[in-house]
Amino acid sequence: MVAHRATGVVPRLKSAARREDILNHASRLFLSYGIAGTSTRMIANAVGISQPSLYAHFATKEALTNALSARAFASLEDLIAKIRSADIPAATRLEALIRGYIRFALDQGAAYRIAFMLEGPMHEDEAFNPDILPGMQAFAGFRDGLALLQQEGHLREGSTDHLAQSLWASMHGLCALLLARPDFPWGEIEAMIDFHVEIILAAYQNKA
Amino acid sequence: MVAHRATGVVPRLKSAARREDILNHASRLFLSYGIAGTSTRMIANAVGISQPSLYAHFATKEALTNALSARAFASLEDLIAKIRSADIPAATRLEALIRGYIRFALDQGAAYRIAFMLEGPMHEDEAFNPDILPGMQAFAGFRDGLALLQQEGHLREGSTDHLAQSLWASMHGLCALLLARPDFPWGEIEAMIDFHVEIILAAYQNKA
DNA sequence: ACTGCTAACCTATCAGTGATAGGATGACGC
DNA sequence: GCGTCATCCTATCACTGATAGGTTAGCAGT
Repeated sequence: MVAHRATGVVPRLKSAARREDILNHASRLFLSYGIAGTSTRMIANAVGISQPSLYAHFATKEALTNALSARAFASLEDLIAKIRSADIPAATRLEALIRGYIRFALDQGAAYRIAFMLEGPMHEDEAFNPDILPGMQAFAGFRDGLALLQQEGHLREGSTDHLAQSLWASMHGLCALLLARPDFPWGEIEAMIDFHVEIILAAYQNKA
Repeated sequence: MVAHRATGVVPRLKSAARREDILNHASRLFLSYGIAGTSTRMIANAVGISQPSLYAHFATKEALTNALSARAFASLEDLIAKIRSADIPAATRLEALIRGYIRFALDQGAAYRIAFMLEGPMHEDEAFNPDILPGMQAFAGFRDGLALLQQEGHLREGSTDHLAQSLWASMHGLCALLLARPDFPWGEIEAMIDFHVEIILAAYQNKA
């Protein structure tokens, strides 16, 4: 591999721009080869810088993956906020939230894996990991959206926290399986998604 | 590290026994340090053999993890079969299946991760991966159990395949999140599990 | 226009990883 | 006793993530 820098082909960039550059290339590579299957050298080559230069922007490879997931979850948070404030009947807002979440997870597969499907800490008494904060903020937005729906009578009664966690789990289960086992004989995937959405809609929506 | 073999501390074993030995140690290490955090040298040291000797039993590290998951899923299949043929009222058999599955997943965390939470193939058109066969057999047993319940009128109507996949997803979602994010503020986990089980029971059980 | 300073970037190298090549050794059948 | 073969070893490979330390581009102050 030629040293691009020496030829001046890849210009020096301000730190922030280079960081975005790295994230964009890493995201694309992760999607193609998986996270474990993408080495820091592959990323650096794609960007056109040396492998150690990555470490000026990210302390570890894990920090890079976390940054990617943070970026994705910021957009999930946006999505949820947008649906919450969208001009759609309250009665169909729950379905919009569910379908939006699933679509997001499947579209942002690589980032979604990072945030929710990687090996986490091994012991639950471990110190809280601040890297999952973006995901938690998105969850908080989701929870608040549910709380409002509950007030309006479009969500079944009960602990909002429990409802949010349970509904999140139901949505996540489908996304996680589809992402982790694309080779499973799912049949028609869109039909499968519709079926699942209908069932959990009926389970969590208020039968009004 | 001393070469145990030279001192005769670790006796030679028949291939099958050694293989089980390796699986047992690997399972314990995976549980403590995660899969990526457990090197083949750590496993070999724990067993008391050299690292290359592992490759007499497993072609790759992935083959070892697959064997572990196969072993775990054989026991899940047993569990499901046992619940199906158990002397419990048909009306509560669905709940037994659900609770059995969740308990299994959380107990066999390491193996469960391997089978359902690792990075799978990157493109869904990829060749079918035979290593997930054990999981699929367990799923088939689960599906057949549901079919019977459906005949007996204890499961809601609809495509049994869709129902099985959807219910599996709902259960998996909870297990996957609990395993992947033990540092999330779940609150009282047992209460959370009970809540989720009640909701999905209501969603999939026939309201008879 | 020169000079320093600093951020951006490099080469060289590290220990550790999964995996392979090829040789030593112990047990068992004849 | 002797061959044979499974079991197990040492030595080594290419590659990984990460670090140390030097080089260079470009901008600020005089």
